[in-house]
Amino acid sequence: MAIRPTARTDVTRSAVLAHLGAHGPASRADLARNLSVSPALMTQLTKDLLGDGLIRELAETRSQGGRPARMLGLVQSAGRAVGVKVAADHLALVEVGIDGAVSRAESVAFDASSATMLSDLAASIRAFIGSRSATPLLGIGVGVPGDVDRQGTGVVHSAQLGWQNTPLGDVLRRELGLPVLVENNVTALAIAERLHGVGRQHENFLVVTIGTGVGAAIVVDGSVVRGARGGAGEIGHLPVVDGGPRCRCGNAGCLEAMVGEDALVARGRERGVIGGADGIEQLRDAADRGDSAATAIFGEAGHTLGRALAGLVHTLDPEIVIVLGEGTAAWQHWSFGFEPAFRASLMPSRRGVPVAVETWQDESWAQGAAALVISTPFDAEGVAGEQGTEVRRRLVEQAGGSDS
Amino acid sequence: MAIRPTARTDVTRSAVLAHLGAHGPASRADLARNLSVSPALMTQLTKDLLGDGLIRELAETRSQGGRPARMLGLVQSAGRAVGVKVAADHLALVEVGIDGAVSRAESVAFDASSATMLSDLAASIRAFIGSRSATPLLGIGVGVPGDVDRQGTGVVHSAQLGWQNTPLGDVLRRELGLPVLVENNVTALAIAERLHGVGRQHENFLVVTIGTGVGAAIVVDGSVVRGARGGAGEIGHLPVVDGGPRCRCGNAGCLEAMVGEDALVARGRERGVIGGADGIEQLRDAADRGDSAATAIFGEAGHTLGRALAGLVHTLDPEIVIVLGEGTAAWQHWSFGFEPAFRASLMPSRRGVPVAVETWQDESWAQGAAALVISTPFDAEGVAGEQGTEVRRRLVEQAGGSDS
DNA sequence: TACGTTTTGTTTAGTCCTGAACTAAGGGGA
DNA sequence: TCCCCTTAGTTCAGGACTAAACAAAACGTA
Repeated sequence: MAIRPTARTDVTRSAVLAHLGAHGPASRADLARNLSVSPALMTQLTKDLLGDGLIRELAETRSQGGRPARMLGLVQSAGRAVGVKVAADHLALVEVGIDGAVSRAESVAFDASSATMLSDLAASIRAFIGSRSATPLLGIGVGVPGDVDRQGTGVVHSAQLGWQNTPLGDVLRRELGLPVLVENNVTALAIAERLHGVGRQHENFLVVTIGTGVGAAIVVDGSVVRGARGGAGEIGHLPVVDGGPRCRCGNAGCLEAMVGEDALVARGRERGVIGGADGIEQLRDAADRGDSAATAIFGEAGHTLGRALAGLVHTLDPEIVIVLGEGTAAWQHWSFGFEPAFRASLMPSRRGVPVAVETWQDESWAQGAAALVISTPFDAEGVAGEQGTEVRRRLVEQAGGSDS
Repeated sequence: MAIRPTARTDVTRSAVLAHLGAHGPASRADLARNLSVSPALMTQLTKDLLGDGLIRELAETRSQGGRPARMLGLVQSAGRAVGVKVAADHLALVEVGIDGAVSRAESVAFDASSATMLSDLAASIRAFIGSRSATPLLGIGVGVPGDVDRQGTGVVHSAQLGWQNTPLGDVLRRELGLPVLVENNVTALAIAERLHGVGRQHENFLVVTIGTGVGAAIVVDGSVVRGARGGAGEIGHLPVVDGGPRCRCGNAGCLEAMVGEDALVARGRERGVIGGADGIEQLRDAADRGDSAATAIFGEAGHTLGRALAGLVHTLDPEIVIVLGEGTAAWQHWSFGFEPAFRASLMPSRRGVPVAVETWQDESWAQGAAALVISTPFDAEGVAGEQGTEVRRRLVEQAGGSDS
């Protein structure tokens, strides 16, 4: 019988799983080095995990001058997670494997302002989960635009959804009977980047999203900054133009009011580039066709964003800035204004900071939310709290059952 | 004989000392709770520390319904530290006790651009240290305006001092034969605030300094954010006015170029408020007398600063903002413009963020630098690295010697 | 083919720390 | 007064983890 895992070992065991999930197969020696643990302990842990059927031995690698390493890999059927992106008018749902790869995706209508929205949401998730599969469902990650007090309890404040003090986490947990982790959507993306993306190679970076709103997540020393009340990264409301246009937050000249999708569309209509019924797609098409008024609108937005991000780079000194979001579809036009403004606004010693713009799919948001679940082992009893422990328990228990 | 401390226990023991130094006397139970350690371990640790003569038992407190607590306090003669503020034209030096209280202070001339500046600096520090006292000197903390790669090695880049890749830490260490911790001056202040000031009650806060330059330090989850290359908090070069006045960093419209001391003085001269030979004191005097042109200059600066800090609050969601620095002498005039701009630029949910403006003395900078030494036990083998271990070793060894 | 080198993985003795049970020392209510 | 309750502090068995020595399995060289 496997050793009864306590809270501490459980975390370390999960770290092994997370590492294998995030970085692919690795040898015991590699794992020990990367997780800053002694080889001796790794022998112990992997013995347990092999016994529990959570990992398996793969082929040996060719020797690099010494004994060849026996690689270890995740047993893919060990677990899966569901990620949900909540928007004002729809939900995006994905199911991911333990390695973060999407196995199923769906988009359904949703009315965030409905009186029954909480039960609607639960029903949509329940429908998506469907019948029990052989692979156990570890939990549900939910990404929302707004502040979340703590991942565990999941109380949400969101101007965009019109939610105040909504106990999203508790309700879903009760309705679904599964661990539920709620987080700000950009923060979730940052966790996903840290786990599966560019962020793997960096301890300090910024994730910036452009689209309807503008958001950021800050990663310092490998973990995401949440702030006092989970509200860090709200760069959409940075004041950038004194006396500028009014923002939906009530203030004037916010970054979002300058470079958000609505602002660009409004400017496009104002200047006659697109018609009154057209949206951001038409504006982008116009720019793609080479319409100079359209490219100017994106260029101006790039300029404003560039100056604002330069400020963030000064404030936080990141290794890299990652730009994501729906707005990146038109990045070629943004960059025209962004690059010169961004570089010129930086102190000479920071001009070299790379900006990575990643391709974007609609389900990326939901994939980020799913990463909340997959990543819980990382934060040792940290933000995810009780729900994180529960996710770990589910992962370990399903295996333990097949073994006793 | 006391148990031979290994690297791990040493850190925990030091954490006890640091807590007692920072928060005053406490019971074993309190210490265990605050340091997230079991009562059992605390019994063990305090036994050692009592044996080493580093702490002592104080009076009992009155019972709060149960057994009364035996309070423990630091033995004040256990150690002292020296803090140095390096400015372009002078040095400020202080000696502090293990509780952070200043016991001696001095200010000496210094030329940061001199060819012999490193040996001058070492000589000034050596003179200040003076003859050996009964209380062992744990180390030297040095605060500089600029980026510091790591506290331990102490390589400095500072535009203000005209230093590039200056190996300050290594040189001083060799010359003085003492542990030397070098850090950005605002970061050092933040550490001091966290240890002795308002920051004791907060895990997430901002420290902002106004004076010749404008700087900030960011505290997240109790520790100071340094960024990828130790350059976090450089808010002096936030771009705030597109196409604004040129800044000494080479860019245009930086915050520092708008609200730094030089900018205010220049504006005062421009508008005829003060004469060509007058400085910031005369401008402040004029404002104190009620000169409306002078108060307007400070008010405008307050307005600009308020908007910029609102942006920081959005980005980082701190519990409180602490304003420090020479510039606070005229805060009553700043606040006139600051308060409305700051509050109005915040999202409604953040309007309540308190701003604490603290009284300022010239030696505060140096006191902050000294806190680097006193605080080393806090960062478990973290930023201070080898030098931190050395400080701990000195603290423990002097006591161990009186015991064997 | 024998032998040192290098890297992987395991075993063993021992340290750090915790949880749980316990003692110590007070307060307050019947 | 006696008994229970609460809080402080200690003791002790046991688990997590490490360092160090060791075994295993390749490669390179003569």
